[in-house]
Amino acid sequence: MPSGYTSPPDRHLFNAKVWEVVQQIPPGKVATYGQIAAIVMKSLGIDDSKGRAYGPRWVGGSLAACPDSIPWQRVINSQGKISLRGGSESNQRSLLEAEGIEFDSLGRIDLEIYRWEATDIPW
DNA sequence: ATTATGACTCCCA
DNA sequence: GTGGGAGCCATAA
Repeated sequence: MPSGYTSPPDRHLFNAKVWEVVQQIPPGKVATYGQIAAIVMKSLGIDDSKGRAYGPRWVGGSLAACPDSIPWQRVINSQGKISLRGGSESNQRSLLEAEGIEFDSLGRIDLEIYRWEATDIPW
């Protein structure tokens, strides 16, 4: 059950694509929900005419149901912050710190330094 | 049937 | 730099 708005045209396919992309993020790097959404939607030919109303939330929904093999912790919001509901129920921050990613005093990751650039991937 | 609730981002004050 | 509102609808209760 997607925690977000609407569902993609093909939820199963969308999930698979999200996980495929997330799996490409190397340790020590992070990507934003919007970034993943843009890649996946473009790849699947989904028109994002409604602005960014859907995509990022769909990604969140996909990550909520992802297998353990997916490094979901490397996906954060556009502010460089972790956006889990409960927050304390997750060890996302610990996982990222274990990869060498540093958080500032406000609990944010510096995207200028750690953002993953998907330039080498032929989507 | 109706209500509450989202793993978000953008834009403007 | 921060903060609030809009966009927008599938599920669960």
